Parts: sequence; structure tokens; C-alpha cells
Amino acid sequence: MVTPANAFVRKIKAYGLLADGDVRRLVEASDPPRKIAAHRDLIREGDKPSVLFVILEGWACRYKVLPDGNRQIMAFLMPGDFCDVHAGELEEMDHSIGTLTPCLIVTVPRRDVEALVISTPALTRAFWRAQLIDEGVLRAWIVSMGRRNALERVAHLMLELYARMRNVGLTTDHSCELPLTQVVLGDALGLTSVHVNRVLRELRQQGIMELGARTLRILDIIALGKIAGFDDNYLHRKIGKVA
Amino acid sequence: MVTPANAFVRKIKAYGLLADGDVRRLVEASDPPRKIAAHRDLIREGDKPSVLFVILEGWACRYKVLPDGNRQIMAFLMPGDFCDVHAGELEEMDHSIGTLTPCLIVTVPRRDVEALVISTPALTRAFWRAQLIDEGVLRAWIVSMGRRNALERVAHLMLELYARMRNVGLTTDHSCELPLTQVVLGDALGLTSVHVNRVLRELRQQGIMELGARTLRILDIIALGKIAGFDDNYLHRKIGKVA
DNA sequence: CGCGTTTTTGAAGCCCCTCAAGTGTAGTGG
DNA sequence: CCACTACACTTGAGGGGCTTCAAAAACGCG
Repeated sequence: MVTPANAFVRKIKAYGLLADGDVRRLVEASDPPRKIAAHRDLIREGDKPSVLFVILEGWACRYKVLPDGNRQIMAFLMPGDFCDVHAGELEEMDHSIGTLTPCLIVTVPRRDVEALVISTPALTRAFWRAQLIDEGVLRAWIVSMGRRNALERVAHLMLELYARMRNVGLTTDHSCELPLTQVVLGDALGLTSVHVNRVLRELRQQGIMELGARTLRILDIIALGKIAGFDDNYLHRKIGKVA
Repeated sequence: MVTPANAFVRKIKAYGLLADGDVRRLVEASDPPRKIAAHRDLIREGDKPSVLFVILEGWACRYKVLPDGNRQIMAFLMPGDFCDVHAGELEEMDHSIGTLTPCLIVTVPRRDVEALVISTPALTRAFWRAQLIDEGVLRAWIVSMGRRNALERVAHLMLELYARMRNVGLTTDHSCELPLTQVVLGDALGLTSVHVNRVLRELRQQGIMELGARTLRILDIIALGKIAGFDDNYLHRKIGKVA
């Protein structure tokens, strides 16, 4: 069974071969979990980052709104993800982070994070590793936006999200929760929601995957991977694999 | 005057309020500079990263080649840039890095980097900061690819590269060296070189900027910034500003 | 049940791609 | 000094993928 803190513990342990004590101290340093409604900003562009966020339940995203009102989502944050571990090095956020669904999150005061990181090198390495993987995901998005058409792009994103959910034990069979509207997907993929809809219909009619009722079901993962040209090596999941 | 190592020293100092001694020790740990021809890989997808690269002269890029032969460039590396400081945490590269022009580079053995980083916290912070800024650049690219048309995209990239060149003191007046072919620009922007050409003509005819003879000249930086919707806050250049 | 949100579908148009050909331009060797 | 080659740049014509605009259907939640 997956309890609230589980996804985070599972993820951070997979990243760094950490001793149980290291993780426990991090968990103990965190503030009590808080519920946040959907469509709220956890932090806004221009703010000075001051805490470490960990998402225990729900989905959030990094995004930026352009002058013309268009929104571009640059990353999805799912249960177990944490963000801005060392963003305190920078003066202000160059983007915002907002919830997409109701979320359960914990924050860790920056001072405590820094103390912990200094005292436990294994934790430093785990955070570094997570940071590098996040960067790999950003690069994969650039490849998608630059060189894949809408069908391939949707397929690739679905596989990324499915793989990440699997890595924190949140998939069953070939399906997982995926509470993203077609508007949100469009904002992430650089497409309109109208076209996302048409692509999803195509994938559904071909019996490859279904997205509905806030749930992703992959029916033919081979075909989906072939469409996307998906190779999960960029998620660097070599240790602590979850079946 | 800009000597080979200058751009790097200038950049690393701007990042971390470092003592001169810290920088000197890093420079002293580096191997002798090496010349690399154009169109050579410094490191390939699948390789285990083993050294820290610093580019003293010339341009390189992070890229990935898709199964259909298309190339997507995900980042440009210019004089002063370093890469993969802590990528040793990961098992293998998920992309390649190749030179675009002849380059002068130095490498620092990973062991020495790690020893230096451990002994000088200021250096750790400087590398963190550089890493976070690189991430911001990746996010800005995603915004461009997702929500800007070809004209805006070209304008934004030109301003990014100009700003970064300015930050290491490699601009004069409103121009700088920019030895990128239109094919390379297309590979970076997710466009064809044909369309890049048309966009550059448009910008030239409107008297906004000129790109030719491996040189970028910005004639109307206000107009260019307006087209691009450019805001350089994501480059986080708050200290050590170069005029 | 009623209302807002999300999904779905159609029609028309534009931005950028594809394909193709022609024009520089730099370097090389005779 | 001039062929010759390779590469980069330039321009045109036609086509397709995705957008825009619009409206209806389905869903979810009080």
C-alpha cells in the first residue's frame, strides 16, 4: 500500500543509496503536511525561493505565462517529486509552480535543508542526481517540441509520465492516474487542446492507449513506444527498480 | 583584452563571489589546453562521463540524433562554459556534446574536481548556481519551442546568445561573433534552415538585426526584444555585471 | 437537476515544411 | 590565376499539419 510519504521516500532512496537514518532525518525536518487546493501557485515568478517543496499527493507543474496570455508548462510534478532544493542560490524564480489538482505537500525550511545536506553527503549526492535527471527530462521535452509531430509528442509524454509513475510505485497493470485535462496537455506540448483531442482519438481508435476519467491506460506499449521513439535511459533509473 | 582562460575565469567568478585563490586552484588543476577540430564529439550518448570540460574558445552544443536522422540541439556552449561538473553521478550520457567550430578546451579530471569542490564550498555553490542557470535556459527554450512562432523564436535565441556573450565580455558595440550556420540554427530552433533563412531576411530587411560572416549585429535591440518577448531575468546575472 | 467545465467534431486558413534549383563564397590544387 | 569542389545561403512553388473559430455533446459536482 502506498501511504502519503511513501512515494517521496521511495524516490529519494532510489536516487542515492541512502541509509534509512538519512531519509528519516529529512522527513523529520519537514513541516506538517498541508492540503493545497487545485489551481493555486506554490511559488510565483519573481519570488525569492525560500523552502523545499515535496509533493506527497496530487499533481503540479512549472509554468510561465506569456504576455499574450498563452501558458507554457515546462515540467510536471507528481507524487514524490521535490523541487528547488538549492534554488536559494538564485535571487528570484524565473517561472511559477502551480497545482493542477488538490495536493498534499510538505515543505522543509531552507535552513534545515542546508544543514542536512552539509551533514550528510549522501543526501547531497541524491539531490544532485535528482537535479541532473530533471535536466534530462527538460532536454527530452526540447527534443519532442523540436522534432516530433503531435502524435509522437503525445505518445512520448504519456510514456514519460507512465514511467515516472511506475518508478514511485503508482501504476497497476498498464494504467495509472493521470489527472490532466486536454488543455493542460496542450499547454505542455505546445499544441492546442483541440489538436490534442484529435490525437488522443487517433490513439484510442488504433487501440494503443486510452486517456479518460483521469486515468491513463496503455493497451499496446510496444506500439506506443515505437510511435514516440521512446527510450527511458534519460530517466536514469538504474537502481531500486520497481516492477 | 580577452585571453583564452579569461572568459572562464570571468564567468566562474561572476557566479560565486569566489576568492582569487579558489579560481586559481581550479585553473591549476586543469589539464593543458587542447585544440579540437570542428564537428567532433567531446562525449557521446551512452558514454560514462569522466571529466569536466571547459570551453576556452569556440562553440559546441549538446545534441541528440533521432532515428530518422534529424538532429535536435538542446544547448549551445560558448567560451567560458563548462559542462557536466557532477554528471559522474549518472551512469551514462543521455545525449552527445559536439564541437561546432574548432575549439580550445581544457579538461579537469573528475577526481580533482570532486576534491576541489569538497575543499571549497564557494566553488560548490558556484557550480550549483551555474547548473540552475543552465536549467533556466532549457526552460526558456521549451517556452520558445512551444509558444513562439519562427520569427519570435529566432529573435529570442539571438538575444539569449548575445546576452551570454556579453556576460563573458565577448561583445563590442551591439555585435558579437556567432559562428552558427542556418542549418545549425534550424536544428536548435526546431525549424528548417530554409525557414530560418526567410526569417533572417525579414529581420534584416526591417533593419532589426543582421547575421552574416559569422557575426551577429543587432541594429535595433528594442524592436528585437519586443518581437522576442525577451526578459533576461532567467539568466540570473545579478553580480559582476559586464557593461 | 442545473450549471460550469471538459471533451468532441467540423470547416476554413495559415504557418512552416518539402522539394527543387540557383547563387554566392572559401578553400584546393593545377 | 583560374578551374574545381564543397558548403552555405537564397528564392520559389506547392502541400500538409496544426490553428482558429464555432458550436454541440458529455461529464462532474453542488
